[in-house]
Amino acid sequence: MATSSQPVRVRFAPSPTGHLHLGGARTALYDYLLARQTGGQFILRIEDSDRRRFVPGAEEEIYASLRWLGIDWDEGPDVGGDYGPYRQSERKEIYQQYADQLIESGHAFTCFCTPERLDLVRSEQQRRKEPPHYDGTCRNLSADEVKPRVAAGERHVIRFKMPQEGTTTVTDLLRGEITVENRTLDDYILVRSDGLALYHLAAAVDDHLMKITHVIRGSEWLPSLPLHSLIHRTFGWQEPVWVHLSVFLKPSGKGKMSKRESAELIQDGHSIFVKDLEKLGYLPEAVVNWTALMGWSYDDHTEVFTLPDLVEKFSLEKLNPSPAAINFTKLDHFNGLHIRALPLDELVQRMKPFFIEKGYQPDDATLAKIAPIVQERLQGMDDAPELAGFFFKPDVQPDAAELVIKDLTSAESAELAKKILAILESLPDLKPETAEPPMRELVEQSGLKAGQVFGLMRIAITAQRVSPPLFESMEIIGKDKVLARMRRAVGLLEAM
RNA sequence: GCCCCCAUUGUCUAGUGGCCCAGGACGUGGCCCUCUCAAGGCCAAAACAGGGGUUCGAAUCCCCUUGGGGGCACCA
Repeated sequence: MATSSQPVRVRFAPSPTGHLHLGGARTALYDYLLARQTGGQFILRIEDSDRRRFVPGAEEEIYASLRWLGIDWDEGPDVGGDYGPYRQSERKEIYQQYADQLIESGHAFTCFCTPERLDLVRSEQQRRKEPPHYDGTCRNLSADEVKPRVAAGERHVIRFKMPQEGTTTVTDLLRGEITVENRTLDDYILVRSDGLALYHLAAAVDDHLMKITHVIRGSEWLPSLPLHSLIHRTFGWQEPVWVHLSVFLKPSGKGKMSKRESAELIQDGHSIFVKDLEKLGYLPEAVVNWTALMGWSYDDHTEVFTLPDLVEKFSLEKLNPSPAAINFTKLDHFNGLHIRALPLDELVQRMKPFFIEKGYQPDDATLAKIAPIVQERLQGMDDAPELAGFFFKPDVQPDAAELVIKDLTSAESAELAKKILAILESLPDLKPETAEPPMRELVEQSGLKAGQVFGLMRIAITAQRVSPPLFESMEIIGKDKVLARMRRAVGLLEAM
């Protein structure tokens, strides 16, 4: 594994403009895995050079989402590091210095064109069905022309002087060599009129200064890769290894996730935002396992991985460049798998907030008894209150009609309930091994089916059609409450 | 419109010229187990986008077509 044997320095560079989504989470995960695997460093860099798009709290939410997934970083705005500052808004002077250097070497130029004029140029080009691009008005202004205008405070930007002939070939680890005609490239703006560098320059400078060895990012950056590569080359810097990950498509496989579809997903109990996933009942272990496998595989049959497994087994070579449709059904499957793999005491602690959220007051002792009988029945942690909330209710309110058992009249059901009650009353305790044999005997004698007898008990005792196993549940609830609930059922049936 | 990327069952994928009349997983259908629901076990249906090459031989290499995706901002 040539690409992962040397310690890497990788960075995840989100802009604080919104929630961390699944695509970002996967990129961060791969960064983290590679850093941990090679004994390198994972750097978090906040790309907030556009102040207008800044969303208060977004940065903190990104931290929280990453930590929830189990991803930590070695350098970043919050933890510091030797290559800071780690927020681009705090690095303005650094970028300016490199921009000046490009101007001096003739690889960039000062441009005084107004946005209004450029809009006009662009729409004119589009009308002629030409690709929109800068028309080169300021490209060859001499230093003598530029200096006085800048000194006079005229608004200007700095543009990269793109070669107008020849081709540029860049290597992406997953796709090999990518060659583009330079004439299809533009004189991109490097520094805005407010003096702040745009992403293209800022990222290149930061990646160089921070000694980034591998740039792992979404494939939406592929079209600007030649520019980024050219910036590195122009400065004479060694390029990082470029790795452009496939994009995530919406579940139908048709197009990227839109805002409207994200809202619909939430209705369905799904979300592409990491911050929503915990409340929706997902385990971070499941989310990590699932996202790791979207665009990466280990072999032809292994697919259950913990984070440490992934640190050991991840490899860039097994990355898949084709777009992947998000499949939440598979996330549900992984969630069930990881819930079942949880140690019981861990399951207890993770279930607790979900009961509290629904207004229950769960105690650890009861939770510990419930854990083993609900574990294999949970698809999401949020299913716990619905399945096992009755354990924390002082009383339950079964619907009388529900107590009437299939193929029996209400009178016959009442009769059966009385027999059940009598047997339960006669028992010394309600351990499954104590209670189940006499109830099975009752089934035999009555000529009814086990489902009929146990079904009546289930409704009477839990007020649910679906519950954890009956006898285990009865023992946890306790004999007094069980008897009280059976008596009430008898009363309800007799009153019908 | 222009540029770039991608292309194996509904979905995620294995597959780097013969081991493939294509393997695993989710989902779907059926059966078994069963006090409900799950979990578990077994079985089944389901794919190499199309067309040209190259080769003794192609899912694998090349070309074209088609389809899908991304990008064309003083956003990242």
